[in-house]
Amino acid sequence: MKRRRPSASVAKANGRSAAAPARAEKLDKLTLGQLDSHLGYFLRRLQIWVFQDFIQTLGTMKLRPAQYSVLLVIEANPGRSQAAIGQTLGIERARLTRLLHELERRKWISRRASGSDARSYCLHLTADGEKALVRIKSLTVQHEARLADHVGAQRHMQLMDLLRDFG
Amino acid sequence: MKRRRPSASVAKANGRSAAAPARAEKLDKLTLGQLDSHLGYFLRRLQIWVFQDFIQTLGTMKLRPAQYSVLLVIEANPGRSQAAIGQTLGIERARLTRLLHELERRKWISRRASGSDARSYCLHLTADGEKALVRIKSLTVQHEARLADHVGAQRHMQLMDLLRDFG
DNA sequence: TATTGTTATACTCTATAACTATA
DNA sequence: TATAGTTATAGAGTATAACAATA
Repeated sequence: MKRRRPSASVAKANGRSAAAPARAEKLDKLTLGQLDSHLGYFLRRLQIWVFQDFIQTLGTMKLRPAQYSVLLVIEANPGRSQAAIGQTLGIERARLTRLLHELERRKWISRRASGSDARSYCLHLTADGEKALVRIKSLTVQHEARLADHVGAQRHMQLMDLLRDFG
Repeated sequence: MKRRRPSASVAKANGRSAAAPARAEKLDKLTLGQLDSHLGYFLRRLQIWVFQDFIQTLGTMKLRPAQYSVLLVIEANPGRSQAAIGQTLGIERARLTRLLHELERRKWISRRASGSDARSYCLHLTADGEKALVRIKSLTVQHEARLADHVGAQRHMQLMDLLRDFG
């Protein structure tokens, strides 16, 4: 595979003084421009940090944030349907099916046929699932502590208060 | 394709009173359990709202949040390299290559060979790109206003103050 | 007709790795 | 050796649509 060069020809104006050393470019902090007027950008930036730390902290359990959220909601609402879980967490049906199959494969949840609606399943944690969740929670506590440390304990509290009221 | 039934057999215990009507299940709000002790979950929830509104608001321009952020950083830092842009926004090299090729295909940016380093390009907005950015910005202003309305003007301001200091 | 869950497809994003051209 | 950019692949997440079984 040949490296593709763009059609542009001029190789002169590079917008940097010839006196500046080349390696300065790497160290320079670029400005964000109008990006710093967007709350969404800052949310996104912190959220990426959170996911990366979560995935790293839960590395030994190989658990993704979405899987964790499903386990917690099943724990808090045993016996509910996939539709109810998905709606609560905003996870789309098709995606939830695959996610639950993975959790079932690992023997952490069970899916029993519902007595009242033959179309749906009742979701429960298994004994294995509850045991795993103990370990998982001890790791997520560490994660949350690192997050509080990252943003500062006070800011962590303020953000919790500000953000808790949305759904 | 046959619908696959799980091996579980018991169809009795569904954890819901037999007296309760079936459609109540859909209307019930499930509890989040310990999920409500995780700042990351609330960040994620609001961030999903932001992305969805952004993509919808920018629908006529077919512009994704990541593409928008790149346009703004190029505008604020004309002539810089892909490496510098990518590092500023935390976008990985390989991903940025494809993203920039798409922006170049739409004639919104130009990639000129650098005079000082033959390996790198200097990124600039084109005249078309600047024109498009005017329209784009008027849409993102609407988006930001909707976001402020969604979370409340005061909370919007507080969140901006709390989150702006991270990178 | 509508809903529950399944399968499939497509696109975005993230994470790697291998590669070229150059420093 | 290291860096800039390209290409490829794989997995996760998101958004659809079509389908079978049931309500």
